[in-house]
Amino acid sequence: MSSVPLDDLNPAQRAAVLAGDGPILILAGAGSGKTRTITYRIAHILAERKAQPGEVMAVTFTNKAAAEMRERIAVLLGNATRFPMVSTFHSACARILRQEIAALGYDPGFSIIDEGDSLSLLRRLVEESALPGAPAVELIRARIDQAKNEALFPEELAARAANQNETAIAELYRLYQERLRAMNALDFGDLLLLTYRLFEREPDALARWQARAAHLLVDEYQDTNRVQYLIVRALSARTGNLCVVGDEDQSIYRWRGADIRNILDFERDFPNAIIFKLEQNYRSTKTILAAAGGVIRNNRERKPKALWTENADGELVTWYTGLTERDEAEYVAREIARLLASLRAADIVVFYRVNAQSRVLEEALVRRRIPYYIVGGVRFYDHREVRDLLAYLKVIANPKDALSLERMIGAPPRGIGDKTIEVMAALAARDELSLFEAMGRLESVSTVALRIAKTATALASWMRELVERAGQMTVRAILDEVIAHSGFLAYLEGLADGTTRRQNVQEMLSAASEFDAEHGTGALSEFLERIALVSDADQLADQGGRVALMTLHTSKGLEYPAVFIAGMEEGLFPHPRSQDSSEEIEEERRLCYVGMTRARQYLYLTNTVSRELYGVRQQSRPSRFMAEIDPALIRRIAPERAGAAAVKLAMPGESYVDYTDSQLGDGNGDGEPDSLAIGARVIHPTFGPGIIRRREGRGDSAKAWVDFGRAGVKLLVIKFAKLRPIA
DNA sequence: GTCGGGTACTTTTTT
DNA sequence: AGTACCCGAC
Repeated sequence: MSSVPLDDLNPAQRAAVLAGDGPILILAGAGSGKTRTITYRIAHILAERKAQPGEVMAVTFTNKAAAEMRERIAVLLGNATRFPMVSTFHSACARILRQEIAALGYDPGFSIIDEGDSLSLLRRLVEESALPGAPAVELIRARIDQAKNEALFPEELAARAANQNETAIAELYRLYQERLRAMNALDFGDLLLLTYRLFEREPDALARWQARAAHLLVDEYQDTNRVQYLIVRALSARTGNLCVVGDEDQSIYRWRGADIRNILDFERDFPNAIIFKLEQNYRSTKTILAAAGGVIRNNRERKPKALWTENADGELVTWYTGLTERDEAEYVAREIARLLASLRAADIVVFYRVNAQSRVLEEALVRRRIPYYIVGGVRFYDHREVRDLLAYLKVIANPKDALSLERMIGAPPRGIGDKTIEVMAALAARDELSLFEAMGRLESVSTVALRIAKTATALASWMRELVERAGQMTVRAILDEVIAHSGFLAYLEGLADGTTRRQNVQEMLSAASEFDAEHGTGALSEFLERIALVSDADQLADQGGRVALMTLHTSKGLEYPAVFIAGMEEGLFPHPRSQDSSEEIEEERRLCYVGMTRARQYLYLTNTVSRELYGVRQQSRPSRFMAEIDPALIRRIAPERAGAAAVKLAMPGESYVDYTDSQLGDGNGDGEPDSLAIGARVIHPTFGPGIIRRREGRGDSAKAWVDFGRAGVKLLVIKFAKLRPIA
């Protein structure tokens, strides 16, 4: 086995790779080669035969990052036959639990339920229990999730409850866990919480996995939460070989339970820890780094550090102010079109704070015929027809999964509705059966119409038989049979957008075939697990030749030659719901820092004077983060005559660059101005027919207020709005 | 009782 | 785009 090429590393990286046993903290600034370091360290440990592949475990933040790391290790090690376990926290826990969960009273075929299922389950429990003082279901779910992230079980939460409200939440948490167990189902939080409980209660199981994690490496350590910390601590307790990598400036998941103190207090938690600092940035220009540094410097909860680069100064950071979000989007699209002369579309990315911002940006890109794709947002596996099919698979993998069973029964509709399911549930409760078993015995209940009971019996026996055969079948074969036997295609015909839905079903069949090629037969649970645990960032498949759009949260770990961050406004970024405490503001600031440091060469920050979000139009001021950037690093572009509103935005030391025709490029403002007088009727590609109510400005910045009736009154820049006059 | 069609609402970020 | 909820048709 060849040794690892250490010449590829700088002195700090090399020291971290070569460091011996014991706890290690690698503080790795943005773009400092953190993944490279962790990968080389793993390869080095294996190449020097300090450990077998089966004794090394690495945890990353996304499946994609895990796959990349595995690939890079494979390259470094050449043709090794065995590789270490590299996966996300959730996948690692799922894997551990598939093997060990019997000790906790679940079956290894457990389902993993998503947030939607979790909410509907809770909704039902709230209804059934009729507890006084129960708050909104979403809040309850959030609190339960929070408890799980903090490694608190229902009893512990109940013990801490200080009022009726909290008592109700703790009680619902207990009922929720009870119901999940009856369904042999785990939610995301359970994957972590139950792994922790397993390690706490089962010394043998813990010892088995400690051996697998004789060398444990954790990436993005700044975003671990309490229960993850406890799992890491338990796993590494035997050997003490724990290497964590992170950057507290990039911690952006506080709201999900991430505890920045895990990284800030590492030295205290692991006393003999050796600390390495990676401070040389290889990614960005000096200008971008300085701009981002100006922002993050304002955080108090951080360790001082000096990130530097040998890269060129590069271009100034562009700050564009649009009149409206549409104007902003037009600018972004126009500028992307310009960049495409020298960059590939895949080199360009647009970030935003909330998913709702994506639509306007998409529309602008479509108008410019710029290929793009959205990372995250609505997931493929969230489409109704896909979820329907998945419900069948989930019942086959885990017949106790009552939620999936109910969904499956109704897709396609077979005459078994809510009332019949209630009867089934009552029968199940009385005779201590699963809902699935009760379905097969409906004919014994006199209140159910015989025709319906027979349908249920037939469905139950078909499914029961499929459950038995599934162990010898590929996922594709199971899906094929489900589709053929259930009348699913006919059902799809009846749904709106039949074509897209059929395509989605087709895509799912392809995904199944692809999976089968790797796994053979009897791997249904694994297939479902993979689907349940795909992250938004994982879907960032190499969509070569397209501009990427995503939230700032999804941007973590990525880098692009050109980065746009849209919506740099107070009231949006920092988000209004994250302004209550300095901790929240600091997290928003870190999010800004993460976004800015994704950029290699070009960084664009944009805001608007007026933005419509969730149906409300509001005046908006630039984000406070803009004022934290040294104005000398900024090239400012603001609208020519946006009136007093834009002038008020001016901050000391800003150099304004006005709109000129050359900067505007060949924006094809069609529509004769005269035909757009007040009172004129127009048609808009998105909003449909409307009437011009008011006009303002001249030339390129001319705007119109257009009343679109039900869609409301929109403020449009005539040059960019595709308004067509109609008679 | 079932089911489809209508409406309103979603939404901060996500494994 | 999905879902919750309401109403009317069968």
